[in-house]
Amino acid sequence: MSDVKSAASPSASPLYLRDEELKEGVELLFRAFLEIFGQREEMGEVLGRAHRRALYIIARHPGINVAGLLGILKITKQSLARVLNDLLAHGYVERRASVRDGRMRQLSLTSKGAALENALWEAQRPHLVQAFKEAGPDAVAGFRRVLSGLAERAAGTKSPGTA
Amino acid sequence: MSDVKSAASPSASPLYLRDEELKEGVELLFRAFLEIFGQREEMGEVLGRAHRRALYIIARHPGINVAGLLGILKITKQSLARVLNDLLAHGYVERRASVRDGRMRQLSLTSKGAALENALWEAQRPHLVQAFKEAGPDAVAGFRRVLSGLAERAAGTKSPGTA
DNA sequence: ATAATTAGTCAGCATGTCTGACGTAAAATC
DNA sequence: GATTTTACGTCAGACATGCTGACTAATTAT
Repeated sequence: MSDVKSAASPSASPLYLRDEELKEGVELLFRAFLEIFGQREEMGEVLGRAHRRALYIIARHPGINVAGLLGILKITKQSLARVLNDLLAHGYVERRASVRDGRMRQLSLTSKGAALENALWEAQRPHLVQAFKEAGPDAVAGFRRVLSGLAERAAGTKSPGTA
Repeated sequence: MSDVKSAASPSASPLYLRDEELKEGVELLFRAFLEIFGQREEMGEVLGRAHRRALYIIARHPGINVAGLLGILKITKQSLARVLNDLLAHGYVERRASVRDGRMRQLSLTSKGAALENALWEAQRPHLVQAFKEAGPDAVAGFRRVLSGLAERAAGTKSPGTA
């Protein structure tokens, strides 16, 4: 792991791996995140970011069960419960027992939920498209490569709650 | 998820701009963010993410005043106050009146604060370096281009209540 | 002297996260 | 059939982080 040492030494660290560049990358990641996820109540409803995120995941994985959802969201069961109950109460999400395994609850969007998800996505997409288009396909490919590397913390250094 | 309008048309949307790709990008951004910023108390102290972020900014902008810090962090004065007072109480940050303008408070890290900031960075850097190095300089350049585009949401695309 | 700027503070609220402890139902195992 | 494990639900309490509004205090600008 010590291929790169102090990041201040030019020989071991190409320009793009200097501390300054790395820190700028971190800053950029933070600010981009805020822009994309920091949106307050575009939903016109009482639903917040956590709800939106759950909605998203369910939309992309219809029939997902709670454990699967938890695995993706990486939050606790209790945290999810509140969010999920809100979504159920508002009629955005449907929950029914699996036929294969009666313990499992399969989650899917109602048509109302799908409409909401779509509306939210439509509101968000132009910004994404613009940024992606301006950067170009190659930049987007790089974006994905780097983020993938960052997201997959190799040795599972920690998951939420590991502290 | 049935009828999505524009992003499905091939002519107007190259592959990398399809909904699926865009949504994957969003997911990736979220997960990368969690890996980088979701760390709970690696600080061994009572300081959380907000503290860490302020520490970072002050480290990168020694002598910054409160207004400047607020401008970068984009939080309210009251939110910052809590964080800043914690950092001051723990002796990580120094605050002194400006000579030019006695109303301003210039913030900087104490040696203790600098040591902490450095330790935190050292702990984080290997992960960054690995991801960046594996992706390569071109990918990193793309990463930065895209994130910059995402971060700079041109102007008020949304004010609170953009339903 | 008065107004504007910069900072600090109090009080209260919303959201989202966490831990711990139980409860319930179904499946798997013995 | 009884026991254990799995998958989920829920109550209770806590912490961190953001927000608004309404002030005070010090300093500078007009």
